[in-house]
Amino acid sequence: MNIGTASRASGLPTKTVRYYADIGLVEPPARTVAGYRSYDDSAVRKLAFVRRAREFGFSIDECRGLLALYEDSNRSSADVKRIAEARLEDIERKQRELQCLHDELSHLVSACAGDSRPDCPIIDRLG
Amino acid sequence: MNIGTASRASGLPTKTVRYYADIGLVEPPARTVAGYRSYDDSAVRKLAFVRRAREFGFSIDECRGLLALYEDSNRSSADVKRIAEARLEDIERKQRELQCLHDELSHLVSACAGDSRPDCPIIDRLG
DNA sequence: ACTAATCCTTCCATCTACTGGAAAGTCAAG
DNA sequence: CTTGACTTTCCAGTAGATGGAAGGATTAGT
Repeated sequence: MNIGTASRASGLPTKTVRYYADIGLVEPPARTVAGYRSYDDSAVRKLAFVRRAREFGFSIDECRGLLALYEDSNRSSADVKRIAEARLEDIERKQRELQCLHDELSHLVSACAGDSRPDCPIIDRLG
Repeated sequence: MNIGTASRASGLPTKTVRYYADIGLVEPPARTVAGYRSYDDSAVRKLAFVRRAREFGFSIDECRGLLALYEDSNRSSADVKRIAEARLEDIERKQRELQCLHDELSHLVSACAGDSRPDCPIIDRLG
């Protein structure tokens, strides 16, 4: 299967599929005589796996680890859980940061008259 | 004042101060004969303003707009409020996304035994 | 006056995770 | 046999810095 077909089957843009091949994340199992990347079902499954992992916000490096575990039938679920927990902590940290930002910024926005006068608590807070 | 002093006074790394000068965000008002960037209090205030705006998550382009308003004593607070409200919507959108991710991922993590066996709902969900 | 330490300069490379585009080769259909 | 869709590689660019090298400037101490 050529890259376009693999792209549609995996839900990733061709550019991204090619990029993943370049960085050695998901390599096509073969090339045609003309040099076309040739994907099989297994490779497409890996691509889709990576797509979903990326949607969960896992980094490319984490995807590499998860993919290795996905491929390893002797994996221990503890290894997977560790990666997911680290990601969950990232998410929670980011959530706390955003909450702080949100609270402070929404406070400023509601305190700002939003009229034609120059007085502005938002600018005051930043300046 | 040299870049190192301006850096300490503004709370930004020298690399970043130089970078902001390069991209024309906050330019030093002068150069010494030796070519050293020379900052004054006003420039330092702008640097610190940008630092705080960046901490709020405003993009460099938004900072450019905010800085122009900061400098403009004839601004209308409505202009500032508009930028801040757009940023607030970004934050809220991001919060919703993160909440979805968090819910699903924490659900998977708690469903994963985390032992030496290969069975793993996290991998199952991605595969 | 000399020297070492610290500061400053520019330029180039690197990071993440792609994305866009150009020039050129390949393949299937009509 | 040509047209159009597909593919290839390579280069450049995105945001927002950050790291480092090579070399000039300045300052403190002797």
